[in-house]
Amino acid sequence: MFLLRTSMNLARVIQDRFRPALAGLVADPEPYVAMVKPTQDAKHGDYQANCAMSLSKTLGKKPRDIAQDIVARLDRGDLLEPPEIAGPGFINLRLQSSWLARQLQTMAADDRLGVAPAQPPKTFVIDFSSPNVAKPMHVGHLRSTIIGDALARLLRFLGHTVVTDNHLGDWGTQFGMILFGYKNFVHDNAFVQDPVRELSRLYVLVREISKAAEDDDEANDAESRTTLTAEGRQIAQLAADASRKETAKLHAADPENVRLWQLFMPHCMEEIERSYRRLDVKFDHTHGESFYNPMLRGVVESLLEQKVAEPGDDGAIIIRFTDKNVALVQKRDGAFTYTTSDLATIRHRMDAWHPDAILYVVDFRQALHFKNLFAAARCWGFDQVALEHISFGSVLGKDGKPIKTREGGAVELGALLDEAIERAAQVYDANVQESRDRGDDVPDLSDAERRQIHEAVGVGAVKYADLSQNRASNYVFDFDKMLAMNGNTATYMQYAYARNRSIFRKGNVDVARFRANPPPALLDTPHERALALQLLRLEEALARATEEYHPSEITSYLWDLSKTYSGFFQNCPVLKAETPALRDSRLLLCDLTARVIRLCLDLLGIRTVERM
RNA sequence: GCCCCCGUAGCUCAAGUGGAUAGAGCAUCUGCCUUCUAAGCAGAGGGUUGCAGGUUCGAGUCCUGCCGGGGGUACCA
Repeated sequence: MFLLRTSMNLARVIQDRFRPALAGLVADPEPYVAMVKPTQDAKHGDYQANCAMSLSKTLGKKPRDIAQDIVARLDRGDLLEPPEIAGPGFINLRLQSSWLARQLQTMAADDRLGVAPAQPPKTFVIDFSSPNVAKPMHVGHLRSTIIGDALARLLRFLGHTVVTDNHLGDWGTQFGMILFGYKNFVHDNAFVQDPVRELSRLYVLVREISKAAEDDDEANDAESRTTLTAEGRQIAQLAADASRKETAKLHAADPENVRLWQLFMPHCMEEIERSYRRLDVKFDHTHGESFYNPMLRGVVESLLEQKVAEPGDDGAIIIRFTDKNVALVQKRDGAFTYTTSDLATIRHRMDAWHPDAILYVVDFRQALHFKNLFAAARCWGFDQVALEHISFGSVLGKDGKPIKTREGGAVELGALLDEAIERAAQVYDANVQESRDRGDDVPDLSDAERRQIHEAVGVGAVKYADLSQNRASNYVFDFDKMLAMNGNTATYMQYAYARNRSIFRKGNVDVARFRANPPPALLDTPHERALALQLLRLEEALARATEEYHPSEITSYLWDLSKTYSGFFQNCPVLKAETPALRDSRLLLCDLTARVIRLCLDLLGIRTVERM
């Protein structure tokens, strides 16, 4: 039998009831249907419809009368209690508890927890992480990696086809700097010992020198211009020129530079893969800039042919958006730029995967680049695909400035994760001791299990702290805060999950029964009803997270859920419930809560543990 | 100079397409462990949403100007 899965997006279910009611009043009901939304305050009910006030002007009637009219036309069915009209014309809605109870059973029996697959499914390419291979990954790559991975998991769960593609910086100017540095300043021993660290040192060395020339050029006042001696400026200029030359030679397939590139790459990749393993991040494809190199000449020719690009000053080739807004696609020395390579990437992705959308999870500072890139791509003929810059703010230190080590360098990702896990271990072990002293029933765990908890908690804390932030704003990286372990943190969720699982262990209850053949849910207390409602809002929350690609919608849903669950946990004894039916109902609520927490954390790329 | 983003409680952040008394956590204060893990729960105080106008039944949200912070602005990516 073919069963059409009914949506458990509660807002949408209620909106579907309002649509016919509103259709009798206005030509286009959609904007007004959309005004049905969750209440901010539970005393106003579960949902509210705010359309009556807006309709007042167009219909020339008093809002409260319109509200009255809408309610009269509304087919409540077995879904809603009789609505109340309040204030200027709010329609307050309350779902029938019996309806919630039935939905809960359906949800429990579904391995997707009632979340309907997207219709129609789309194909997304997600471009995230994109480290420069020349140096160890650092804190700057964290947000892109974490946010991109979470979005990939979310979209995939919703039934979309997702292609993750790591656009490695393995071919640009920074590689020219390394080549120049390696050829002139490499410490052979250091390179043998730890190739990536040595390459990183060389990169930083050359960049610092070259940047000095640039900075000095841009300095306006005589005072800062004198920071470099004439000789110093000359050296800086030479280094910058030499690096550019090495880049151009690499691009022109110079045998020696290609050989060095092939020598460096495996080491770099291994280093990067290590970070991804620790973060539980995987990519379907890793097509770095080098992959696109052979295509770049053709891209520029095509751009010229189609009059997207034009010759600029000094033999460069440019795309002109406005008088002052110009992007370079080929430099005067013949080297191509990231705009060229990004355009080649778009063409390749369109050919290979035919996506409906390409998402770029990249730092907000590249907003102008992407605006230009997308405009150029549309002009070049790719006007059917949705190109979106999923931008995010900087990671700041506690002082509010971009995060740095004490020495002023970038914080390396590996060291950062080490510290997170070590701090997590300290906090966890201390708390276990405290609980023991207090007489709590804390499980005895093996060292291996404790190690797993430390990792789950430490890495989870880093990820959750990042994802729970609105991605658009900068965020302050603070170990103490993310590992404080109360409030809206990964640990709170992981702990809520573990405590929940311990109920089933303690009662020797097999969860399978609550999934294969769920018992009826009894929602007579406010705590039980509130928990049921919150559980059923899962699909709505995931939909919201998808709309604007905001993983923080998932964390704020989780936070609401776990607070509601805490209220329930505090007030509703489960194993010692008054009747077997009530015990079953509460076990059902517990199991569903655990499954939802686990699913949501999984969509965020955060592990759960069964005991902690 | 021009363009973009951001200013919300002492601190870090929420607030759905404009909705009801702007919410959380931390910190401060008051209660709660002979009942399923107190990394918890219940409660209190704390706000001219940077400033000044405007739009309307209603503005943290939209518009204008100003102040403050950040970023970008053709040969880095």
